Amino acid sequence: MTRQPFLNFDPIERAGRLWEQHWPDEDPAVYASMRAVTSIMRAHQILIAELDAILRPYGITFSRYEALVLLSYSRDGSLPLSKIGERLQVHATSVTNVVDRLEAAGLVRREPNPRDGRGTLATITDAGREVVAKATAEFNAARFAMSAIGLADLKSLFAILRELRLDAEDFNPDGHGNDPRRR
Amino acid sequence: MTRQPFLNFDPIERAGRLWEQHWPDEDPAVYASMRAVTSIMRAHQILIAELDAILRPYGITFSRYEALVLLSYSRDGSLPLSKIGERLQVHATSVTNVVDRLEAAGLVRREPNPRDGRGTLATITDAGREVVAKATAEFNAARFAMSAIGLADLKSLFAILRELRLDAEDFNPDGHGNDPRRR
DNA sequence: CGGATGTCAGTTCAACTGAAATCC
DNA sequence: CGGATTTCAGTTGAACTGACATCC
Repeated sequence: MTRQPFLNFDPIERAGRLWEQHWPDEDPAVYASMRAVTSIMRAHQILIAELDAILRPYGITFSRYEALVLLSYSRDGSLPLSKIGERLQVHATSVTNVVDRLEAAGLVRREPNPRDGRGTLATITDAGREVVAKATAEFNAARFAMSAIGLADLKSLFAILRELRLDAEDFNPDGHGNDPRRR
Repeated sequence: MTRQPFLNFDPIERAGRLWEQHWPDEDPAVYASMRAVTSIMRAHQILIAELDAILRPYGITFSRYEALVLLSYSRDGSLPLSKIGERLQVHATSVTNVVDRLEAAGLVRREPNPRDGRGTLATITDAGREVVAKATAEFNAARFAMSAIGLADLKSLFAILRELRLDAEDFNPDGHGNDPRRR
């Protein structure tokens, strides 16, 4: 296991300062971007480790949890696989894989889509709903491993990263996002 | 490759509102945490895709680039593998693997550590330094794929995520104390 | 000796590519 | 027909575990 080594300085701040020394005269935004990107990478690593640890007793990963939650929120507890990929922004083959695992665990069921002969619906089972309820209670209690961050900063985080997602064309906010019906 | 579908609403904001409906009466920080965590996950996915695309012509991934940069900054262009793992906060076996790949690409050389018979040094080669210089020039020009975010927000991002890293015991920002920390 | 260092074998998981079958 | 939906086979990469030899 080898307990995580313990640094007495911030490795990202140090890397940022070395960056400024080695590539001087860049726009200050370059150095700030470097620190921000590295921080996001590390934050992702920390969060995945903590969230997956919470989910481990339920036998699912965070990706599978996200899919389960999406289904539990849907009108009939079922969605076409294509819709799942669209909402979670993951590849079609990844959706197939996620649903495979959830189905093997008895948390979802595959059904042919009655409204589209090409399509398949994933439907959440009672066992799936139970896992979502229990895991979500733990996530809420743990504040999604973000308890170190205050409310205002959490909102800032969301707002700032929203710019990044907009820039990457994740979505187009034109019709003020409350209307689900397709474009 | 099936162009990314284009939503006319923000999928994370929608998930946040559904969360509030299905689990009402939680602390507002819970909902803000859920939005923030999901945003970090998505931001990570976007950034990895863009940064790896920049690095692809050089035949390395972002993890390998980080190791190369670390070596290029070190006094003699070489570090013990253990030091690399400590700084980049990655597992020892991951370091072995990263150095394996960099060595196979001729960007790094392995040498026995003259000051520790157990240890191995990774030393960056001239080819490695060249790759770092070229890739870094592109990263700086692209502002690490963060050009959508302004300077003040980049600094906020770093500061806020620093709290998260501190909470996860990544490092102790003050002096030489090795105290066990809160939590 | 105990502990640190690095490697090896093997696993799990996410994400992708290319090809294909099916159906609108 | 072209295009959408899903699956399958296979690859890569990150991260981990457990075991091990070596050396301080």
